[in-house]
Amino acid sequence: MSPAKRSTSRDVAKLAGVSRTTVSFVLNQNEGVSISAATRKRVLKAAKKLNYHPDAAGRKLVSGKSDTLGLVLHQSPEQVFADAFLPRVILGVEQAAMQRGFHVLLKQVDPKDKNGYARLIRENHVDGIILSGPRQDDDEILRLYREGVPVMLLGQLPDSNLPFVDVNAASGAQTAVRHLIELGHKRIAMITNAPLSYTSSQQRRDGYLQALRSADLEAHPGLIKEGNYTPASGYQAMNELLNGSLRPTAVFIASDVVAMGAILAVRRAGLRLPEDVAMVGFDDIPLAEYFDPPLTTIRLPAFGLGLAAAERVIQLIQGKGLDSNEVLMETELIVRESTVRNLTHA
Amino acid sequence: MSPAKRSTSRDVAKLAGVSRTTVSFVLNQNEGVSISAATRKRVLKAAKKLNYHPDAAGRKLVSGKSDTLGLVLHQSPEQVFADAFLPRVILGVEQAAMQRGFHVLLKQVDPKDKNGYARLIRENHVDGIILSGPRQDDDEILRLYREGVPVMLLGQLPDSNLPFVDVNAASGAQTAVRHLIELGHKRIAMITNAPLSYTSSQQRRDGYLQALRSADLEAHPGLIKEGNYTPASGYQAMNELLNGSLRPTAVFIASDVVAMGAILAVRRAGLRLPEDVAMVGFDDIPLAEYFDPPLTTIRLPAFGLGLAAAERVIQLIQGKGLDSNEVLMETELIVRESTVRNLTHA
DNA sequence: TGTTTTTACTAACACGTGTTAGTAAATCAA
DNA sequence: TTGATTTACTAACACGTGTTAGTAAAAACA
Repeated sequence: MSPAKRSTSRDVAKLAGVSRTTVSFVLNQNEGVSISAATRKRVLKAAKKLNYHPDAAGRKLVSGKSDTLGLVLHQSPEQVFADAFLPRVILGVEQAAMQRGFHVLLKQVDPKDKNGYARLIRENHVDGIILSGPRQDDDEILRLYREGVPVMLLGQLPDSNLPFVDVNAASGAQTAVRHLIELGHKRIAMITNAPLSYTSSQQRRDGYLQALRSADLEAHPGLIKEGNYTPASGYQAMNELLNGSLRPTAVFIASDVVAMGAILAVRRAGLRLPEDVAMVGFDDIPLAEYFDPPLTTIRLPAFGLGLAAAERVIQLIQGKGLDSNEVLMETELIVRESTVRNLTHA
Repeated sequence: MSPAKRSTSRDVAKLAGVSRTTVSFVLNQNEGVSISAATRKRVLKAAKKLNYHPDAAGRKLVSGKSDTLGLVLHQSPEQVFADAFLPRVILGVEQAAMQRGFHVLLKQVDPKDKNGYARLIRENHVDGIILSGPRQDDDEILRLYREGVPVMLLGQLPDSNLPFVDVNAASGAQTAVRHLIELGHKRIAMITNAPLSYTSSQQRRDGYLQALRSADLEAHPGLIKEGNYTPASGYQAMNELLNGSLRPTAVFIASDVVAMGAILAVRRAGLRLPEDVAMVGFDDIPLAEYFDPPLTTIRLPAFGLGLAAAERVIQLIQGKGLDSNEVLMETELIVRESTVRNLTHA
C-alpha cells in the first residue's frame, strides 16, 4: 500500500553482483564498451526483478537535458475554449514529441497575466518552447530567442525573424474566393474571422483581395465586414450585407463558426443557400459537414501544424539547424453544398 | 547568442561572499534560520545580477518531488478531435495546478497502443496522474493505484474503488427529460451519445429511464436509438424515430453533436422544432446556442471537472486524504428555442 | 615465450540542489 | 564576570545518474 521504495541502479548493481557503472552500461546499450553476455543477462534480470526505472531527475541533472518540450498557450481562456483546433494541434505536438523521446509540458498563460513562462526555460524544466498565439507585445519570447533558447512559434509575429510554423492563410483564402469566382460570382463579400488588428485576420483578407484582383473584379470596401470569432458577429455582419446597397451573391467568411451565424441570417431573410447566396467558410471544423447546408470551407492541417512545430523545435534543441526559418502549410478546399447544390448528401 | 552558461547557486555564493548554504537559506525563505538583513540583501542582489534560477533537476533530485502532474488522455485521436470539452478540462487542470505550484505534463495514449503511461511515474517525471477516459481493460492504472501512486480518474471505472471526478450524467439526463415532461410531452424518445457499452452512455440512458418512471410514463424500447458521437448517427437515428410506428413528440439526445444531425433529419422531414418535435441535447457545446433553432441542452462543468481533478490529485500527493473517493459534479439545464418557442433571440 | 592488444569490468568524479550537524561570535541572564 | 543562550553563518552529506580514466585478466600476435 505505502509507496514501495524506488529501487536505484545501486540496488540493481548489488543484486547482480556488479558495479553501478556496469549497470549503466548495460541499460544504456552503450557502444564502444564491451560487456560479456553473461553479466548483461544478469543485470537485465536484476533490473527486471527490482522493477528498476532510472530516475528522471538524476538523469537530467547529469545530462543537462530535460527531454521535454514546453507547449505554451498564450491565449486567454475564452480563446482557448473557442478554438476547435487546439486538441488537434496539441495531439500533433504530442505525437512528434513522443516519437523522438520527448515529453510535453503544457502551460496556459493568460496574456493579461504578468506571470510568464520563461521560468520553464530558466529552471530547465524544458529544452525548448513552442509558443502558440504569439503576441506583439511579448518581449519575453524575443529575449529567450536572443539568448539562443530553442523557440518555435505556432503562428506568426510580424517584424521578427523568429522561426515559425503557420498555415498559409492568404493562399487558402485566395483558393476559397477563386472557387466562388469560378462558379460565376461577381459580387463577392467577405466577413473576417476577427478584427483586422489580428494577423490571421489580415492574411485572410489579403487573400480575398488578391483573388479579386487576379480576376479583375473590383473590391468594394462596403463588402468587407468584421467578425469576432462568434456566430453572433456573423449573424450581424451578414444582415448588414443583405441590407446593404449592393447585395452580394456570394460570401467568403474566414471562420466556420462565424459562418454558422451568417447562415442563420440568410435563412431568416428567407433566402436559400446556395441559390441566393453562396458561402465559403474557413477552418473546416468537425461540424461544418453537418451545417445546413453542409459548408464549403478551407481545411486547415491542424494536426500537421503541431507535428511540424514539435519536429522543428526538437531539431533546434539537437543543434541541427533549420533549412528555413519559416514553414507555411497549405490548406485544402472542401466543396460542399453551400456553394454547389448538385452534390449527393452523405 | 550562444546559450549563456547557466549560473548556479555556487556562483551566487561566490559573488555575495557567502556559502552556498546561505544562498539556499535566503532564497527559500527558510524559517527557523536567521540571516542578517545585510547578507540577505547581498545574496538577493547577487542572484538578480547573475539571473540565477535554481535548476529543477537538482531540486527534484534532492526533494524527490517533481511538482508535476501527469494528464493522460487515454482516448484515440479521433475521440480527442471530436471532444469539444477537452480544452476546457485541460485548462481547468492547468489552472488548479498552477495555483498550487505544479506543472502539467500532457500525454496522449492511444488505447490500442501497448506503450503505456506508467513510465511517467516509474521514472519520477510526475508525482501523480490524472487519467482521462479510463478503460475497463486498463490494468496499468489499477496497478499504480495499488502501489499507492496518487491517481485520479476523469470519468468513472465501474467495479473499482479508484477515486474519480465525473459529471453527474444520470442526474443531468433526468433533468433534461423532466423538462420535456413538464412541457407536457408524453411520448419522449432518446438517442444516446454513444454505444451503450460506454459507461457515459449508460448513465445518460438511466437518467432518461428514471425520469420517465418518476412521471409514470412508459419507456418503450423502440424509442431508444443509439448514436455514436457523430451527427450522421443522429441523422439516421432521428429518421428511424420519425418513420417508426410511434412517432415521438420530443427527443432527448445525449450529445449536442449528435443532435445537430437529428435537427437536419427533422427539417428534411418537413417538420418544425419545437412545434412538431421538441429536442433537448447534452453537453452545451459552444455552437449549441447558434443551432437553428438554438438548442436546449445540459451544460457540463468541463472547466470545473479539470479543476477538481487536479485539486484532488494534488491533495493525494501532499498526503492529505480525500473526504470522499468520488466527486459527481452537477449539470445545468439551458433552455433555448428547441423546446420553448417564445424566447427572445439574442 | 614475451609483448601487445583487446576484453570486461570498476573507482571516482560531476551534475546542482536542500538540509543536518556543527561552530564561532554575539548577546543575554544572573 | 561567568555561564547560557541566541545569532549568523558554514562544512559536509545525500539525492541518482552518466561518464572518464584506469586496471587486471584474457586473448592475440610474433
